[in-house]
Amino acid sequence: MYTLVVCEKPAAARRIAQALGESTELRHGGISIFEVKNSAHHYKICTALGHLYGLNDVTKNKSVYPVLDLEWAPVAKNPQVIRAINAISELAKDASSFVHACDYDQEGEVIGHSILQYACGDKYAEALRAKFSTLTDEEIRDSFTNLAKPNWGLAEAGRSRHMLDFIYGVNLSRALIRSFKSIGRYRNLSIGRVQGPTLAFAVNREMEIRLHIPDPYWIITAEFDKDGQIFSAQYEKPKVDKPAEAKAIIDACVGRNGTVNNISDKESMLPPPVPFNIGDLQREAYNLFKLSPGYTLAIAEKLYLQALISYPRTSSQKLPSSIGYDKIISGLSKIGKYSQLVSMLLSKEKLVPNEGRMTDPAHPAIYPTGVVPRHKLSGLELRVYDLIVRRFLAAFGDTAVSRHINVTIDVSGYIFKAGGMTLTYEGWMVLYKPYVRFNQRKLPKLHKGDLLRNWSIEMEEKFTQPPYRYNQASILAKMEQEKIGTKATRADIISTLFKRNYLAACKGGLEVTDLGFAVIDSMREFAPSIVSTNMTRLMEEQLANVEQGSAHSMSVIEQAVDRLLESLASFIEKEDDIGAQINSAVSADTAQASVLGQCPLCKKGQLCIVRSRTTQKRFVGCSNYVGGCKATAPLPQKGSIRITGKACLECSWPLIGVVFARGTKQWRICINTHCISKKRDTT
DNA sequence: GCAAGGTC
Repeated sequence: MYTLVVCEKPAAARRIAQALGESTELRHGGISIFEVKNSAHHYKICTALGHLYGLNDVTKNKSVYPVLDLEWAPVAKNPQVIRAINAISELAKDASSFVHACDYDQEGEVIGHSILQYACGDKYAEALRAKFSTLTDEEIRDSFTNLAKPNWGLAEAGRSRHMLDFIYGVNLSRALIRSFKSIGRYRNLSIGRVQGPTLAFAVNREMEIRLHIPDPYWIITAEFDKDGQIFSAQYEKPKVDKPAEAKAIIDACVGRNGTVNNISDKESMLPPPVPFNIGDLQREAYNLFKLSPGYTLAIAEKLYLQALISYPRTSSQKLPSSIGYDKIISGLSKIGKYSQLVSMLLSKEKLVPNEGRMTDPAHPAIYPTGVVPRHKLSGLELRVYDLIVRRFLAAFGDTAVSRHINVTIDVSGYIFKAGGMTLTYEGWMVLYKPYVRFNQRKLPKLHKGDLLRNWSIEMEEKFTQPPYRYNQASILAKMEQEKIGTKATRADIISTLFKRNYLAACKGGLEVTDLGFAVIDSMREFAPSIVSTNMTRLMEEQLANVEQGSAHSMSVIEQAVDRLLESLASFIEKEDDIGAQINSAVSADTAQASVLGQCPLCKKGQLCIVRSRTTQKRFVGCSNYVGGCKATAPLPQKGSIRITGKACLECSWPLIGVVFARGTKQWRICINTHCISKKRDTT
């Protein structure tokens, strides 16, 4: 007889097995399990792959609406999941006791609960709970000597979360799709508790940008000469509202020398960066390499599967010493380009990382394992790996020191300011070198009372700028800040919004399409809670009550259903209008997305990407076709076409970009088959 | 065909 231990993922099962004693890995029904057998205990340790069970629509009929009858069922489309469930069911038959050892958070509680209830046969009540906050030997052993009762409230809260998200998300998505269908068209549309507010953030920003009225202001810059060194200073008021005021200052100062009035000279400490959690890594990779958060996660996962880095889907910014700094660092020293950096670290007396505040129930921050890559990493993999290694090393570096000098200069009673910023001690920056952003600004040596020759003084008209567009990194940061979505799903949600064509990439970040606006508009009118973060707040509050036992899951869900049905009733009433509105938005978007540029033949129409009705193939045609223009051009049928907005230098027909796979290079071609550039290629 | 949440 043995104790069956249920874990959330293979990596955790392995760690737990190692912590509990000498373990052997066995194959059972096509999946790996671990056995630990000694005089005190006999454990069989099995693992899930995240959720093995999820919610299903009982009717399984996608045209039923609204759908309110849900059931928990195996995640059937994944054959690995089915194998895992079968193996666990087998092992449960001969088990004398059960330990729930999934991550100690809400989703982990649900994962273990479903397995114990559905795969093991109602064993949740009798199972004991291992509670650990990181997968270190010590914590795992501790949690097994102090096993707790299962937390029904937490499991119930988690299960309710699944229900609420499904009921709201699926029904409102079906409502959108139906309204579009009601005017005879089809398109995949969706909305949900996280998609809604995320899209709304972008819509609000877009509105701020469009409604921004630029206000003029003037800046006054003077240049001073100190022993042949010229430096610039700004008038103390950074924005002067009136041109007359600026003019008066210039008139009073022009040709007048300045006197150094005041000097402050301060040192400031720049602590090392904290180690990466997934959000920090995604942001940094976007800012440095312009990688989308989803792509960065995919690369990190690949590196993790090659054992080069630790588990990437973590929110922790901490590096406990139990990960074994020495082993990692000596491993990295075997990789040529890091050996010198590592020896710098090893000369330190003690290795102590700078850590951030955020923690994670199951994992430390992302760190390199020190394993030397066996295969050559691809370009982007190498960049992300290098970033993670250097960030890890930098976290152990010394605090850097910078020196800030601020001077004020008096010119006939008007005050100008100049600042210098230099690095006096590089510290950790050496370790993080290509990725450090520190702009030095030097001033000549100045003393109080120094007389400075006024070299020039100018005023320049500027305009207040609209707020920045969100980009993929900053909208992810906004989601983190507003606490919607999770570390594992935020990147997915953003890419869903792109896939639905609600968001589009544009210069300077991302923009909301007409379709995105139409969806938010109709939701704001009929189901405002789905596009506001209040829904998450209310849900969290109610689920906390469920967890503590002061509210029933059933009544929370019933209330939500009532609110939903109220929204849907008015939605259905206006179905045709909403459909028409979405339709016009979709047409506007596609029309815009397919224009390549002015037609070089008739010079009246626009060359557009169109699809042949008969062959369904895409090609380029002139919008002035009806007016008699016969300009056409073939297009490659595979790959995605990018509009460059540029014209061929040889023939002035539009240039297009073709991308065959994500992350591959864009192939730039002139669409004109008779272009001279092609003739040259063949001769 | 729809959500959000795990993980590979």
